[in-house]
Amino acid sequence: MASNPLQTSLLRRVETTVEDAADGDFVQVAMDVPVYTTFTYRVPEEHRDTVQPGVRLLVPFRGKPRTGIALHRCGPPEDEALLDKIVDVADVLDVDPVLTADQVELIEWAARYYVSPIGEAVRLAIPAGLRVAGERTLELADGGRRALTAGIPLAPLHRALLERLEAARGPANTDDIKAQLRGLTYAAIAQCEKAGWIVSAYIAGKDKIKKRMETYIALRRDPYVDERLGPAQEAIIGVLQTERMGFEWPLTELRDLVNAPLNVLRRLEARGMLHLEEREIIRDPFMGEPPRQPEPLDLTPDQAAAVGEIRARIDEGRFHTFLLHGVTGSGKTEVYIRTIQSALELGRNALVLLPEISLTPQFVAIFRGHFGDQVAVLHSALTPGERYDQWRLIHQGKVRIVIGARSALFAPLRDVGVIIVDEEHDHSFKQENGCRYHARDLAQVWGQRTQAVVLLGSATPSVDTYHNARQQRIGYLPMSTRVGERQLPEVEIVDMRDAANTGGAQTDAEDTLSVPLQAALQQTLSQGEQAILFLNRRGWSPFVMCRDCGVAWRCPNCAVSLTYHQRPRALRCHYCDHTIPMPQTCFQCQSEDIGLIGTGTEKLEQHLQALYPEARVARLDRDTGRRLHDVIRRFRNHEIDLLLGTQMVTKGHDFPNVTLVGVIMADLGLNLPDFRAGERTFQILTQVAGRAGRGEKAGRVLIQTWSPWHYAIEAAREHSYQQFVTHELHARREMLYPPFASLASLLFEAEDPVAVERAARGYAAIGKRLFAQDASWVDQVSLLGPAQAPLAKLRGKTRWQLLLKGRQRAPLRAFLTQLLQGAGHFEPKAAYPGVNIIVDVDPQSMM
DNA sequence: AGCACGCCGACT
DNA sequence: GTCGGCGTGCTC
Repeated sequence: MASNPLQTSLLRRVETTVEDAADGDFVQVAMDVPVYTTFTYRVPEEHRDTVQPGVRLLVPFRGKPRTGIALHRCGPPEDEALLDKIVDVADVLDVDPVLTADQVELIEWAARYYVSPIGEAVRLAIPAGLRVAGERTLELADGGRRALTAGIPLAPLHRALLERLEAARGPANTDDIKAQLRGLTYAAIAQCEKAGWIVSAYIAGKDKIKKRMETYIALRRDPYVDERLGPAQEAIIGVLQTERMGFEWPLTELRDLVNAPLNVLRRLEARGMLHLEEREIIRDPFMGEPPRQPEPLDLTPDQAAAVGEIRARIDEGRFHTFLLHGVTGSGKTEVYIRTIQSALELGRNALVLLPEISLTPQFVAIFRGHFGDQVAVLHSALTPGERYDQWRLIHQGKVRIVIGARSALFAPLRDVGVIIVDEEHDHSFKQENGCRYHARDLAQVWGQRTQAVVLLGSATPSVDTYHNARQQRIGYLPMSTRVGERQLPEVEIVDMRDAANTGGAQTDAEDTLSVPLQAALQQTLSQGEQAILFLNRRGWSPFVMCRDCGVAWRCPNCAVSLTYHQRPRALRCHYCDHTIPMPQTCFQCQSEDIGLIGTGTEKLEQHLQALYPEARVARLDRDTGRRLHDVIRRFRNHEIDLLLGTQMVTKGHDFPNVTLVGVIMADLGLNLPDFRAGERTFQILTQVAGRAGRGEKAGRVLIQTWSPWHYAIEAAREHSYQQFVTHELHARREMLYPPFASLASLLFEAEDPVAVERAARGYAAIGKRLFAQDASWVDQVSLLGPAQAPLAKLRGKTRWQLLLKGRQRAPLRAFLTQLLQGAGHFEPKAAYPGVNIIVDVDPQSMM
């Protein structure tokens, strides 16, 4: 064991002193631990050429070998005590860095801006398969076996490694091999892997991600007439002869037809009859959706103008951001495709970010129709193996277009010439845990660094982005007409306060569907057309109450009421999933009269099916589970007439036969304690309305509401983004909210309510002290709270909140930094042990 | 995050 | 007498 290089290096303390250490003799390393600091190691002479930004390093950390990411070379630290602790980098794990130097900069920027531990930010960019080298196994590949037998000249160290692995006859632990082979480095291992001689796998806890390999078998010659073959050999040759000479059979397919043990195949190969080759196969990440063949089409004048302006900027090859503001159905996707083509023609690559990509495999299919195998995808629905494969395709430069959810921004794509953020207003671009970055905002930081054109597309731009366009900080490209001269659907408001609309009905099942909406549904169905109904509330009833004593069932872990679900029959918390069986009697007064109050999608589904027994009804929400894509596909094929659901039905789908959209309760989002409530409502109403009339026939939209006077609803009726944004910007300016102010939120949570409140008050006190020390803060920053968070309890944890607000971003950030430093936030020892403190810069949700 | 060091209850 | 509970402190 003493010969293990790592063990040796652990013993080797740095003897260099500050005086004779040169700049660059040390390296800052990001470790996967939740601390804000980087760790410094000395770079031994033999690695001076290979330690560069973005390579993985093996370093002694808490007495054990751990992987870290090299950020920057640096000189010796000022602190003598620290210098005493510094040890050598044990080994360099990569020849090609896993992150480009630019990516390292982006990650550091994000960690600093969003006040996140550097390791949290790094982990955004590195797939699980590369993250941990706690244990790594090596195995001889066919290429290596051939290199040995063919007598290819090999470096002695490489030859020794291959021979060791051959002797091992299977996967061998890397550390064991290194202990046996003096002088073997990870760099040498990486070279052998690159040459295809060996394959490696990382074991990170229970996860084990490997390349998927397949052996291909080709017939090189037919057996000679007098050649003797065993029965197994004969059977194999017989099957292989059914295809032309040289056809490469995947072993798994061959084995479907004939028993083909590997040693029999090997013997035939040795006799020159077969050729065996082991190659990697890429796991298919496209959910079985085939590429959609592009149809030639003419651009609308709006599209042509947008494409022209974008192309001019791409030709310049400099950073520039555009807002592509196109109404629903205006053909933004076509503009994206032309934009990407322009970038590719100049030899540059393209990044496409979209929300909830797993819901829209069709979008990817369109891009694959245009760009074929040059497309990679990255999103959360990929299995770790698929993600690993896609990541490597990008890293090796084998694809030129990456389509993905927000995390795809960190894809290792080189020379990005264009970054497209589709549905830029969507809130899923904001990460709500760990490093809380906003992919749309970071896309602009990335575009600046890579000199790319950033294209933000939406029918309902976020108020912040629109404001930037109006201030001419970014370009503005409007597209106000639909393709094919289609009209935007007519939107009607159904005032639910009016008894004529509800038919005077009393029970909530009845007044869920107004008289006008029922008439419209009847008409749509009888004409053989399709309808979408939107109700942003899962389950059967959102509220369960005893009709005798009035007590309501609440979640024991969260400050919310439980929702009754019919399937399975139970009460469930929509925040923590806590579930209890449907009670038979009241837990307080034993009454059996338990009321299910209000309507969710489950109840609406049943109600619709009862009203229209002939219609094929389907529901789309989070409870639809794995059948999701099936439901979408069947609706597209018109095997379903009526689709109802939550947010999911509003997202970017293109269903040409939908002529009616109904919104059941437009008011649901309006009264949330969030200054963006109006913006969200306008966006969601406009988006769902946009699902109507995308085909030949005109569309119609009915919005049921109790607040017909609300500006967000009025503007949605008029299809008037202008009307909405004028009102909204005015209100934001009055109330000093973004885009006229910057925000940062501090959330305190812990099981112990007393400790949480103490922490929140402690941080607030630091803030007040800052105001007292320097009066100039008072004009620049305001501190709201501490107060209980809108969700005062979640998953058993009490939550308190502090909100910082400032007219200008810079002083707000300065104040935030001082506040956090004053509270000892960055210290390794927590000032408020047990209390989790979440910093959210530019929060998108006030909950 | 892990993992070690550190002071107080039920066991051979 | 000890084995072990998880509270807090730190990782170059």
